[in-house]
Amino acid sequence: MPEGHSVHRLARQFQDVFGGSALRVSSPQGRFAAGAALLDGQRMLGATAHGKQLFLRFDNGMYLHVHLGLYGAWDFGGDETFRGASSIGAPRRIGERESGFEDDGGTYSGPPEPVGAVRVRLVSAHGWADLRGASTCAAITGEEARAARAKLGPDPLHLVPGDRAEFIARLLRRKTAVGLLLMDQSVLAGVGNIYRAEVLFRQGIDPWTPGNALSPESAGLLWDDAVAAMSDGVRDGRIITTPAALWSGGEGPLDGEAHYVYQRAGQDCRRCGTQVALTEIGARKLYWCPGCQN
DNA sequence: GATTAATGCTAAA
DNA sequence: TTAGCCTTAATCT
Repeated sequence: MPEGHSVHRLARQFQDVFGGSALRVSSPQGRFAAGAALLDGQRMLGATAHGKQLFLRFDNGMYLHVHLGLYGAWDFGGDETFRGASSIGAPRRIGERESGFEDDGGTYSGPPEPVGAVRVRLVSAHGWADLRGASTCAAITGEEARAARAKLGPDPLHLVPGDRAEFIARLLRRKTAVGLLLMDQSVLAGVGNIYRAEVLFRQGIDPWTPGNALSPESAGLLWDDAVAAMSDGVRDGRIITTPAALWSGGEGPLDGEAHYVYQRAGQDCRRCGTQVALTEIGARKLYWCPGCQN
């Protein structure tokens, strides 16, 4: 599942392959037929991510608003201008899928027959993108897009002056556990279950600490580390929070080496040897090291 | 072939 | 706080 870094990569990719192009918009699965009709034939002018939400802006002022949710994914294919466009989203993949670009030997002749439940298909003269499994997929107005973004907190992947202070303020005025607050998209947009666990570990913060018990300094460092970790994620196309010194692979971490605590319940903490703990809060699994985080 | 879990969120209870 | 949504890959029988 995509956390914010994946959606930012998607926005960049949409800009690269479709920016300025007129698109045929359809819904092979049928569930988005009415919305597709509102966008069909328009040029896609811009692609923006805010947290986990993706906004594609079209010529007529409408936006395609997509939230991948827990299982959504985009697949891309096309001619040489789509080379390097990887599929993004979908759970339990190690990073983004490498086979997204379907090389047909330089004779691209249109998109393939839709496979499975394709909610939206975008097609330009040079390639295509298929969306499936998204929890939100809607054609909305600019006003609605602004309203959707207004509900979100600051995004660590937007370098906006004041966002750091805004995050600190939003964190410190709540007595909810910081482990829950980091998943609250109105507090911090784009962090999901992996970054939640990993950034709290790296900062040595107990997930059960109430937001209003944190110091402004540690809240600021939490923001800074989210910026660092998620920027790495945008660069790598996968979430790696451990340093190279801990990897046995030459170019990157092997499976199971990319995280400090996420999905490592019962294993020894890489730093102090304490068994990594696991519980559920808010119907999501929370991993942490009771030795390092207190 | 059936079951389960998954980087998420909403709305109802 | 729980049920529901939505899809796929991995893990079972």
